Formats: sequence, structure tokens, C-alpha cells
Amino acid sequence: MLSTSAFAETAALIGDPARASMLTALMDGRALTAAELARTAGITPQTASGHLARLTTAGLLAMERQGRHRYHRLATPAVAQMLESIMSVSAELATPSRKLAVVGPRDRAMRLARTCYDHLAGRIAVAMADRMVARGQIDLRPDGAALTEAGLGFLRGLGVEVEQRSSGRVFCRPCLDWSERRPHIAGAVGAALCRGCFSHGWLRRIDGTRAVAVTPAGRLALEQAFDMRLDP
Amino acid sequence: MLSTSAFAETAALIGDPARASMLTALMDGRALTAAELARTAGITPQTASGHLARLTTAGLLAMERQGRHRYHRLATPAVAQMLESIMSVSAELATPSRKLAVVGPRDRAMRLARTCYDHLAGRIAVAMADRMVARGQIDLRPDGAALTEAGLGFLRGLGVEVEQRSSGRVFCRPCLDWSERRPHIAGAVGAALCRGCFSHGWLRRIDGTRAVAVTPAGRLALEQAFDMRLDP
DNA sequence: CGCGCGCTTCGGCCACGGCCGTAGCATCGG
DNA sequence: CCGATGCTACGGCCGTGGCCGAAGCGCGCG
Repeated sequence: MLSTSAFAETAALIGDPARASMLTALMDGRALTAAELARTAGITPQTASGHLARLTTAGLLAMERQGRHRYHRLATPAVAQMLESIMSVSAELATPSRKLAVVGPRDRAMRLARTCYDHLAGRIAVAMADRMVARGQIDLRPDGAALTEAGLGFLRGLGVEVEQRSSGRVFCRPCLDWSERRPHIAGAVGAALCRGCFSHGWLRRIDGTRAVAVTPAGRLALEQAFDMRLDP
Repeated sequence: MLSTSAFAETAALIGDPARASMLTALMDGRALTAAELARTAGITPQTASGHLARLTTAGLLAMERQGRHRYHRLATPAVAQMLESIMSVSAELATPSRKLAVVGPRDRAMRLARTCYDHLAGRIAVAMADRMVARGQIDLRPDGAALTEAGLGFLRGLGVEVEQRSSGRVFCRPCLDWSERRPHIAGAVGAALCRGCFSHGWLRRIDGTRAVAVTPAGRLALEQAFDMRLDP
């Protein structure tokens, strides 16, 4: 068989708890230092260093040196998508009882809004997608998605400029939300919408997690633009 | 963090070489017995039994008892898609030198034509997809796919009945071919096309692998239907 | 220029988990 | 009803790999 071993090695690399939490921390698309990653994984820097070296030589991570810091990030969007698919399956499999047991305040924020590599996820992202579907601004099916002309205009009106389709990357695709179990918007369109929300000050990141908070101004703007209510 | 541990556990489950080769063997969608899986993984039945039990309780596999045999299969298409995404990334990462080194006769057959869970993959599947795209029978982009009316008619002409969109499963989606690095047709449409090729006797499975062989009749029929040449 | 900080390398400890041999439990055939 | 077959449960062996402490670079800053 061709490359069964490479397949197992990749999965084993992800399967270690410490490495898994570092990869999870990088899912928001930012680049973090070894020390930051060590802290989130609950291990010492020297142990983290070894893990990061293995992940980098395996090609899952990329590293850029900047002064005496070394920033680690996911190597490609394909890696992020792979991690997302594993998360999706494992979330599906987790026993419901246990899932309810660990819902804390931080989890509440995560469920409401978070980043998923470079786009938005959580209740708010699914709600946005729903409204755009209802208005015929996007065609979002589990097996594919497409932005309509109306959708392009709507985003322009929000001050969100979507890069041209010609660029190499995937333009618009659905991404299964693991907390809502319904699709939200990913791809270049999802990334542009996410960037727009941050640059307008509608959303801001919460400390060192993937969760994001809705600012007061953001709440007004988003409720008006998407014609919806955000209560919690 | 919500369920980081479940995430790592799932990946670790896939990361063991023996379990990885068993999961790979099940990627063609068939259900196999513990003994067959043990043989392909190169371990004893009692060891395989333990692995299968863990995979089943984790929800990655499903088991059906039939007399004194127990058939194991992938639990859901989502699991297959997750495995496929890991394969795709790990194939990308494998060093090119090594990849060329292990190309044998069996690999040649695998590269030409194989099953990918429930649809076709390999050079032949990519060629089929290319022809259908060129004729406007399918719209196949990396981020989504759709069958046109012309495509539906073409498949009907081949005696391939595609189940209605209303059914719960994904209708038509692209799947990145790991040997060709280009998309082929997956989803309900891909599965129907694959079933049709088998039921017409155009393709048949090769021993215990995912590879499939083109029968003489199949070669004639496929070359005519898709207006292409199959030389090897 | 030399201290300090971030990161890596090395060596040794320890435990988790895969593997098999043996033995026990179901199901089918004679 | 007894033997054969497919599978599973238990116990012990052993190797792989994660972890940390201590020590060694490399870069920036004072």
C-alpha cells in the first residue's frame, strides 16, 4: 500500500494531547511563540520545543523567525481543514452527558462566537449564514456554496471587499460548525467577512482563546445589517 | 477548552499503525471480518479484536453480527471524509523521492483506478470528471460541485440512476484525488456512477485492495461514453 | 561588549500501550 | 451432542515516546 505509514504518522502526530492542544490553539490562524504554546498545552518550553520541531519537519506547521522569537503557525489551510474535520467527527462522538458537563462560561463564549482558522464560527456565524441564505445572498448547501451577485453587493455595502475568484484559494465553501452542527461560511468569502468584522471594531478577540466578543457597536451594526437579535 | 481531549483521542486512535491500516482497508466502504482486518494489518486476531473494540466504542466503526462472523465497517461517511482529508495532507507531505521509490505494480493499479469509500478515484475518475466538465455536464470547482441537467441526462443514458436530492446525504461534491491532486466526483452522484460501473461489469474489484480493474467490455463502454482513451 | 532572554539539545526516568500466548465464550456443522 | 471455527477476555513482557532538569547556542538590549 502506498503511504499507509505516512498516514498513521500524521494521525499519531496529532494524537498526542500536548500537540493536539497546540494545534487547536493555532486553529485561529495566528502565529504563536513556543512559550505561548507551551503554556496553553501545560508543558515546559523544552518539551514544547521538541513537539514543535516534529510538527514542523512533518510539514504540519511552518515557522518564521523574527528577532529572537520564533512564530509557529499552521503550514497550510489544508492542514486547518483536516483538523477541523477531525474535530467535527470527535465532537459528534463525544457522549452528550459529558458535553453538557463541561459547559462553562468560557465554553459559552466559544459557542456564541469564535474564529475557525480565518473565518467566523459559532451561533453568530451560523445566524449570519442563515440570514444571507434567506435573502438569496448566498447558496449554502452541505456539499458546496456560492456567493450570489446580491451577496457580493451586500458585503460591499458592509465595507467588506472580497478578493477576486482568480486567486488560487478556495472562494466560498461551507464549513460544518461543531457546536451548532450546521454550516457556516468559510473560504475567501468567510475570511473577508471575518476580517471586516474585526477591522470595523464589531468583534474583538478574547485573551488567548479562539473565542471572540461582540462589542456594543458591533452588536448594533450586526443586528441592523443582518436583521437579527443577539441576546446573550 | 471544550473537548480537546476527545479531539486528541480520536487522532491517537487513528495514529496507531495497525489501526490505521485497518481503517484504510475499510475505506472502500465494505464491511470486513476481524480476521481479514488482522491479516491486512499483519497482527494476530486477538490483537485486532482489541483494536476493533476500541474503534467501535469510540464510534469510528460500526459492527454487525451475522452468524458467527462480525462485520466491521466505517460508522459514517463523515468518518471516511475525515480519513480522506488526513490522507490528502499526509500524501502532500510525503517526500517526493520516497513516493517514487514505492511505486510498484500494485501502486500502478491503485493510481489508475480505485474506490474511495463509495465512489471512484484515480486517473480514470479524474478523466471522467474532466470530460463531464468539458461537456458542461457537471460544474466541478474545488469548493463545490453541481450536476447540470445535461449531466443528469448523460448519466441516465449510461443507465445510472441518481437518487433524489431530497435524501439526507450530500448530493454532489468534489473530492481531492491524492494521486492525481485534482478533484474527482464524490457524493451521491459519485456513488451512483461507481455502482453503475460495477453493475454493468465495466469495473471489478482486485483481490483485497481498493484498486479496481477495467474489464475489456468496460474499456469499450467507457471509452465510448466518455470519448477518451485508456491505454495502460 | 557582556548580560539576559528565548529557544534548543542532551540524558535519564518512567509509564502508557501494543503485542502475543493462553484460555474462555458463542455459533455452526456433522 | 461434540468438535471446529470465529471471536473475545486476561496477564505479562517489552519497547516507544513523553516528560523534565541541566546545559548549550543566538540574538537583542542595555
